[in-house]
Amino acid sequence: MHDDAWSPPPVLLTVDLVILTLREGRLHLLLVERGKAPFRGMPALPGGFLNHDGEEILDAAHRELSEETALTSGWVHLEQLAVYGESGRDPRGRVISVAHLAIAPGLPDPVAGTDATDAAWVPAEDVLSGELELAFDHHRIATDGIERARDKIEFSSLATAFCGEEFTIAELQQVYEAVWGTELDIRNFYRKVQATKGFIVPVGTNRRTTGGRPARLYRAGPKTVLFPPLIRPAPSATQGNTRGKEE
Amino acid sequence: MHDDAWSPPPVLLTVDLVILTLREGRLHLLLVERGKAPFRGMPALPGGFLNHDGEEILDAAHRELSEETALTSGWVHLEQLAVYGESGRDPRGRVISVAHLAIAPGLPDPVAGTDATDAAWVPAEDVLSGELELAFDHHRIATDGIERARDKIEFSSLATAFCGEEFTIAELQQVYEAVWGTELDIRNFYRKVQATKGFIVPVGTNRRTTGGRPARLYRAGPKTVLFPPLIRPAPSATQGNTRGKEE
DNA sequence: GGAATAGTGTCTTTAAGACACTATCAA
DNA sequence: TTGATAGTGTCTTAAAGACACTATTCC
Repeated sequence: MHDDAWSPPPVLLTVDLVILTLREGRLHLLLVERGKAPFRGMPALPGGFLNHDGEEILDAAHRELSEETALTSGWVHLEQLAVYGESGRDPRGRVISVAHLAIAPGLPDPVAGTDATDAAWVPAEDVLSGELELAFDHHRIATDGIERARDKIEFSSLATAFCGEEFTIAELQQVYEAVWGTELDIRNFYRKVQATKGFIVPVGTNRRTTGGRPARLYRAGPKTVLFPPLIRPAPSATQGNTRGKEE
Repeated sequence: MHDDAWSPPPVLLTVDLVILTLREGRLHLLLVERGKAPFRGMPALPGGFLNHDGEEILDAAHRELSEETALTSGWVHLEQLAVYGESGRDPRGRVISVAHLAIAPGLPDPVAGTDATDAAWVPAEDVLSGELELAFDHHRIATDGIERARDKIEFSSLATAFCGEEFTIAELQQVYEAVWGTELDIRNFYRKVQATKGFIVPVGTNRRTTGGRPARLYRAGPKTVLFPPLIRPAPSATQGNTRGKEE
């Protein structure tokens, strides 16, 4: 099929990050302003090339994450999202991006990183709506990352990654509401999360009193797969049972 | 951070395929015997390097798929699975594999492809059990692919990809039973798939009579997301509610 | 006592799980 | 009529959805 002189074409690998957090009860996404060509001056996902030939992809993702957020990686969830490798996606040549999804509790304001002249938290809605144009195919990547988070908190304990080490049930509910963009019934939510043994465990103490009854504190329990799941409500705009996309 | 002379380290990209099908009511996986070093003579997933610099990753996956299965790609489901890029995974250097999951209806016996001296359908169980040793990190990739299929047929109409264009409900049930490795109650299964409007649609005609009552034929409907989902039964070996992995 | 926030209880409805019989065809 | 396969109906149980009140704290 190939003659003997054939050798596989080399490509360049980047790691890009969809970093999600909650700020003021809304889902936010970390974007940087690109400091170099291509797309100089345009908002983009944090990320960059592998540092050296032996660097592991996941290590590179952690490195980029701490460069942008000055975050001790301890409390951050980080997982691979997907690969984006269309040949036209980067004008510098064949650049393959391994996108990652990171989820962290409310974070300090970001610090400018290596390739970024500026970094900022942006409401996810601004990206989803297309209002904010992103460099490369980062709009698509960000959308996929948010969608992954929306799906995953249904069946896993991932939502707790948006909270600090200790949190109240009301805070956890806010996570679901912000990520899904829906409102949930408080009473049903309490019933659900408490019925799922091992999802959250009470810590014993109560939260600082902000004027009302103090809230019980919980932390993430050992269970990472939720069964039965917390089902995401169908978007209420349309009628009846709207689950089930058409092809 | 880097001096001006720094440039990103190039890597090589391969595409590997977890190709699943049903044969004699059991889940099978296509493996090739490696014809070259490294791991010469050892079973491996079908796959190979990008052909040329401009080749799209998904196109490369389709190309490898048809090289190994002589399959018109029309009736095959093909999706990206994950990236495997640990620095030690390939002795030839830094080789990143973009793994794909392919699902196809009962296929003709495979033809030997470019890099393969031999290709064969192997029961998935032989791979999962670790009985069969695979080249590179292909055991891990195959396991992840099978797990993806097991998860995905719960919430999507993916199971129909294992069937031909027209199939009976009993055949669809066999898909679920083979992929999950469980038995399902016929009556509840009929109720579920028929209650989920748009999952399967009757074709009108009946299947060739093999001696009993002819079965109604169906084809895949327009709905790709199943709600409510077909829940995978908990493995019966252990007690009670065994859903929910511990960390 | 009033304002503020936390936490719960019940009824209805939907769907899962368990279980056994009837229907249609060919020989 | 028998053998073979296809197809269904009912009761019980689990969990989702809707809905409004009680509890604890601070002032």
